[in-house]
Amino acid sequence: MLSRQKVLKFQKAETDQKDESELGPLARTIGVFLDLTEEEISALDALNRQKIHLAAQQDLYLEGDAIDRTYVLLHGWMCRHRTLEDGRRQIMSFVLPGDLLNHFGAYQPTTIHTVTALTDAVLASFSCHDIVSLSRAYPRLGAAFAWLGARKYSLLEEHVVRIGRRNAYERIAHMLLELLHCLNVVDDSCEDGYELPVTQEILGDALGLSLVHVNRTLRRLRKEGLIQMDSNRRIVILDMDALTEIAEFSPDYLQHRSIPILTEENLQKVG
Amino acid sequence: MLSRQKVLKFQKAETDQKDESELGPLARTIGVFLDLTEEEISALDALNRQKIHLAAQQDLYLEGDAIDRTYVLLHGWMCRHRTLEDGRRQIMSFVLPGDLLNHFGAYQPTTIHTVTALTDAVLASFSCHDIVSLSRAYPRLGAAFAWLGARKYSLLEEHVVRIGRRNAYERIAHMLLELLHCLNVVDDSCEDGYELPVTQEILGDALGLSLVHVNRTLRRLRKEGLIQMDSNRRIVILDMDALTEIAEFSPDYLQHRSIPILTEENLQKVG
DNA sequence: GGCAATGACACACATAGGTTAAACAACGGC
DNA sequence: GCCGTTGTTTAACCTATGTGTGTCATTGCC
Repeated sequence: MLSRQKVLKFQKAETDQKDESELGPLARTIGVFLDLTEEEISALDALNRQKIHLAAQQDLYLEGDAIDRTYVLLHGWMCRHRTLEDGRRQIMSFVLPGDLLNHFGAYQPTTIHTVTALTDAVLASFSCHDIVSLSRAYPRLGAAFAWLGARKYSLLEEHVVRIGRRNAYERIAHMLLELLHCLNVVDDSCEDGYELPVTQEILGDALGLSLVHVNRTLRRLRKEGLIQMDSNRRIVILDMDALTEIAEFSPDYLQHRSIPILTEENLQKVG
Repeated sequence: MLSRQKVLKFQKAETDQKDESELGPLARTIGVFLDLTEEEISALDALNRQKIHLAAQQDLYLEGDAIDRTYVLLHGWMCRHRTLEDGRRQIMSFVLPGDLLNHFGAYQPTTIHTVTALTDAVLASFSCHDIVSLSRAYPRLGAAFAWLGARKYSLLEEHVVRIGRRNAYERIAHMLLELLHCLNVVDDSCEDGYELPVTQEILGDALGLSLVHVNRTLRRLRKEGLIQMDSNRRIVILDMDALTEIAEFSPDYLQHRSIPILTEENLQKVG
């Protein structure tokens, strides 16, 4: 994982309970993987003017909405999901601070999923086309946006493997580890534990399992001394190695390293 | 679906058993959704020089390979997949003619899945960075590449819902319909049936099912008069409406319409 | 022609995970 | 303090799907 110090620094700037550090959230997230210039940072921060506050359970947009806005989650947790006619629901992904929503909005006339706040949430909102014009004006930012998209794609592919070919026990272990690794990038407070602000039903909807079976399986993980669940929905990983082994978790797909295209030689190639 | 005539025209150019029409495959695929200029077409065709021929079962690249090439499938079927240590395999997606492989390669140091030919296959290969430089030189092509990426993302999300929340019966129905709709874009010979060059085991690996259960479920679909399976692995949809209802299939996510960003007003906005 | 390999198909049986229901704890409103 | 609401936990039962095994048809090889 890249530049731990940098994350730490950003965190410190935030500890006084303000949602926004001096850096905007996008600049912060991208900044973990790429050293931004002053100019690039202020270009990103310009996206950060219009704020949205949502209460837990509220929807940001619905499946089928025609929207031309892209969002960055600043604070809280959300999820993207689709529901079948009979009520079966599938969560595509959890949305953590720093993540983009409707990233590809400029190319999609309507959304194909719903986005809902799991906790109280704060977002910044800007036009879909801002990403396109910003990318044109600042090629390195364009690469960063493309990289964010590629990373999301990898996450989704891993989700397919998780749901398609892992059993409940492995699925939950894998999901808990993925969330830990992702949170570690933006939030330094979780060395081996974190608050999972999610009911067991929601976890089931993400993993293609029923509430009851999630409960059964969490119980098993606890009984075997692999995890611990405090009150306040705090998850603590007690035996990281064993859990990683069970889940066959390898963090490569998270791409927590510097953005490849921005090495010296590639910048030359691209001109 | 857009410009049926255009697809027909391209098909005619191909019927003499040549893999390449006058238009390169990328220009052809993109051309279905966007009228390309002569200049754009020849820029795309420049990507089309280096050909690769693979026999069925051969791998194009393996999980973990560090490659800096992007590919277009010209002819045949392939699949992208990952295998767990104990042999359980999950296919992320089938790859049809016109699809890109390692689309985001410029942003990913190593691949996270394996790509294998299901039939004999022909591909064109070019540098990952060509997409970036081409996008910079031709903004409309940049939009087209981004649109292709967004579309792939939608397909993968639908795959998550399919595997996570549909049962075997619905899963297979849904997959068969998706393939029909996708093939219809590039190949006009399949009005309501197509050759599915795939064993039942492979279908199971795509849908998170066992071979035996795929077999059972196909039998049921046949017995109920919904589909027909000729020899030569040809699938015929006998009752499209019923199947669409069962699968709760709505083709919006396939985005078989013109590329949104390229409307007059958006082009102005983007400059 | 025989033989090995592959894939479709079928059956019996085992089990992971779904369903239903109910008790219980935590919390906020009043 | 009581009460409704929400989420967790557990138990009992059921079913969709996996596993193991075997047959049969087709194909290609020698």
